[in-house]
Amino acid sequence: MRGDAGRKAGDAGDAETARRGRPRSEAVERSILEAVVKLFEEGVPLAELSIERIARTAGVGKATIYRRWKGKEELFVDVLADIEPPDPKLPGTSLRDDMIAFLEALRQRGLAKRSSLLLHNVHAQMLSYPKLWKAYHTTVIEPRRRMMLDVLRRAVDAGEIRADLDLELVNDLVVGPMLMRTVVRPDTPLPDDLAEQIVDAALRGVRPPG
Amino acid sequence: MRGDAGRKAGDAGDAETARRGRPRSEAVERSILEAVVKLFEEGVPLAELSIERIARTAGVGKATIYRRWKGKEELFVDVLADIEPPDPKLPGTSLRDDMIAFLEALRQRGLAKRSSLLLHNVHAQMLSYPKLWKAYHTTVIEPRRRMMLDVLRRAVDAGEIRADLDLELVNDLVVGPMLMRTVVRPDTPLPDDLAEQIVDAALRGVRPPG
Amino acid sequence: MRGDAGRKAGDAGDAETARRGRPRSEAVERSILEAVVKLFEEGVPLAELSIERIARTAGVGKATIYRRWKGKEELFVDVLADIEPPDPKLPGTSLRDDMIAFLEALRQRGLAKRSSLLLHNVHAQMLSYPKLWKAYHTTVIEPRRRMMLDVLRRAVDAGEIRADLDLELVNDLVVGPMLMRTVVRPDTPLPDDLAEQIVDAALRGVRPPG
Amino acid sequence: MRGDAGRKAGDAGDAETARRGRPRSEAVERSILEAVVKLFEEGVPLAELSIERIARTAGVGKATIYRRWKGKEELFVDVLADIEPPDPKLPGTSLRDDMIAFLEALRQRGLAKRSSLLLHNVHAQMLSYPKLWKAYHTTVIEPRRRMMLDVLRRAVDAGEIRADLDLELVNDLVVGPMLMRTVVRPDTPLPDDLAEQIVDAALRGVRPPG
DNA sequence: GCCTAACCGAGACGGTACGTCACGTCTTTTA
DNA sequence: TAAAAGACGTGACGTACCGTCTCGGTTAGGC
Repeated sequence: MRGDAGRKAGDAGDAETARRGRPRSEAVERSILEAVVKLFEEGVPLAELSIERIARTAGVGKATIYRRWKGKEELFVDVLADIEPPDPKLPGTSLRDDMIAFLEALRQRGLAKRSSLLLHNVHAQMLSYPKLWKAYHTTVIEPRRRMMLDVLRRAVDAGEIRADLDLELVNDLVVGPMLMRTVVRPDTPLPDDLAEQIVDAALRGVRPPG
Repeated sequence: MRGDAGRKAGDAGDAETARRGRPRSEAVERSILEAVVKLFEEGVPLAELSIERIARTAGVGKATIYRRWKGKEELFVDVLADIEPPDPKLPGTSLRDDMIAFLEALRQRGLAKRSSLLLHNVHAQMLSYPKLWKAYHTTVIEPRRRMMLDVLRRAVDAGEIRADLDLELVNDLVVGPMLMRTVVRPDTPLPDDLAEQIVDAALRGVRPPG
Repeated sequence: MRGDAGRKAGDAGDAETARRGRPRSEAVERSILEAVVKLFEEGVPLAELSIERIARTAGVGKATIYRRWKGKEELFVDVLADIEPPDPKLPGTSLRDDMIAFLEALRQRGLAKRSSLLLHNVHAQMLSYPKLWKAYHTTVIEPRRRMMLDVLRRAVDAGEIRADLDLELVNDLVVGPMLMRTVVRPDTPLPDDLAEQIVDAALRGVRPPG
Repeated sequence: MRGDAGRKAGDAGDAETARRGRPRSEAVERSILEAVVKLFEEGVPLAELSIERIARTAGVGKATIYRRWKGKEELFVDVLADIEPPDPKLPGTSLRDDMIAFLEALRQRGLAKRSSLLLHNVHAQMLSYPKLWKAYHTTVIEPRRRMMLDVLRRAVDAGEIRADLDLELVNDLVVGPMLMRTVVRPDTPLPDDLAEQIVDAALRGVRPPG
């Protein structure tokens, strides 16, 4: 899970392989991650976050960072895990309730400075740091997409959704508008009932009921 | 429209104020912009595109670049204008046709390497280069959003859309899913009839007709 | 003569090949050399004289130093030329007078902090910096040895020196004792008439005149 | 005699104060000294001999070195004692014989790679490592100088040397030329009869006998 | 025959310097 | 006056040692 630049794979947690030498300080590790988060929340874009500055902020030598991570990218992957809010809890009472709860969680995250910045930055560096983007995909985007698809599948079984629809499409129809607001147009305010509005429009469609 | 770092406002195009000294070479200007586009299409992310390298590629002195633009950001804004495909032509035959034409244009752009890379990069650097993001908003996002809103307004008048809906929401409901595919999940292939699928789902809704 | 890391050989001083770009500042060059001499006279040994510190002292970027010299060694070779006192002037009135003048110049240098430190340091780094040692040999030791050998040759012709002696040996016999005092035992004070004492002892020999 | 960084003075060899805990391994001590000598003879200059490398070569932890010596300098002082050849044995048959034997010992050492390197290096680092220089002075230079002065004093008593000469000067007159050859001009070959040549020239002087 | 202090290897730790590169500004010659 | 060339001070890059500091694990007395 960690970058662990200098570690042999599988060493960690191996009760039998007594680790030699002075063990790495967890306090130091925490202070590095916290330094990144701190600078991050002060608005320094990932691309301008130099290892040198992180080390200075954390009160740590550069080598101590490179001992743990091969570079910025791998460090950021671990920062990601630290920052990302937990999966939303869905009530399970109905398709509509679950969808709204899901979108509401997205909206909250869009409102939270930390997560919002993170999302933007990760997105931003997707080309420079493909591993970071992949990690974000794996640990954040995919699990939630699967969560949503589960909800949709159950809804199809319950007859709440037309059986002829591609569920991926349904997912995008609901999540896409929320991303338009939080990512593409982050400058416009998000109404309190945005999740409700989106879900209802997606469920009913925009055609008049004739 | 240009960055024109060193020019006094109003100088350009003033026929009476005979400009003194050697005039700026347009060929040089073009070769700079083309160098950026070239490097860009070779996959160099904006963040790693150094002025030094641009100058080298264009066969130009660094000062010549700084004379025209204050920095990378302003240069990129001009590159934007060079690259961006023209506004899509909408048939105007029906709401559904217009929407599909609009989304299809988005999809084409997502498939085009140049535009896709540009979108990703611009989006990516929105934090580092706020002016670039703003320019992208002003020259690309907003005009098309307005174009779409016009379509929707006419559709409301024609009774093709429920009158109680926020048109911004309707716009997001249609455009959002396309962005999910082109920006958030750029790795999955885009089906040929994606625009149609999205539009139909958005029009009818995902509920069973009962 | 200079290290000139980035220059093609023969470029310098070529009146026809007009050098392009901003020329290297002589003031900067001087301030670097002076910074080295300054730190040097403060007692910092060559081995501990970091490029970083030289740059800091000279108020200059590291790259500016590396642009001119490939490393510390080549820089020090140039410092050498700056510091080294000029060749001693020999009166030419007699063998004894010339020898005394020569040794007196050595003694003066041994008393001069700057030259003494330099000699010790150059000597000191002879193994780490072979080029420096070679340069010292070429520009300082050899010319003076040749100067002394000329004196001796003329003395042989004039019958002032036994014709059966190896002149190198005679040279060492005169210069060696002075080096013992200035280099090997730098802690003992040097009497004012040291040069005279040495020359007379070398001329007459230490045996009683029987 | 040892550096013994962590020991209280007077502890060593105190038969009554039984030292508690695991005693220091002599094998480790030897392997450290041998590692230094080995690297040394491979031509690594003292200045570039890092503690880290010595530890690696000796198969020893860095702390084990620092436990015994305060730093490189004190370690090298001990290495000195290991390496230095024993005092030359003088025949005592005549002034000339003793001088020649003394110089011949110097010449042999100049030819021996190990001692020659050591001399150069110790001399070299005299400024960076004053203690090392002092130790070299105390344990090597001074005893031999005293040995030589004893020889000279006896020679004065026996009427073999002019009584009006400063014996230090006579010493330098004989030793200086040998040092010129072994230290200042180490690149020129040393003739077999160099000691003889020097002594004879010093005894007789370079003036023609007339 | 334990107890315990000191040793041992390994290696983490905060630093400093290395030599390279790009930044954005500047100063030259040439056109 | 613009253009290319490239020098300039600045500061980050990733690596290597510095000397200090923990670790787990020996290795000897002293009880």
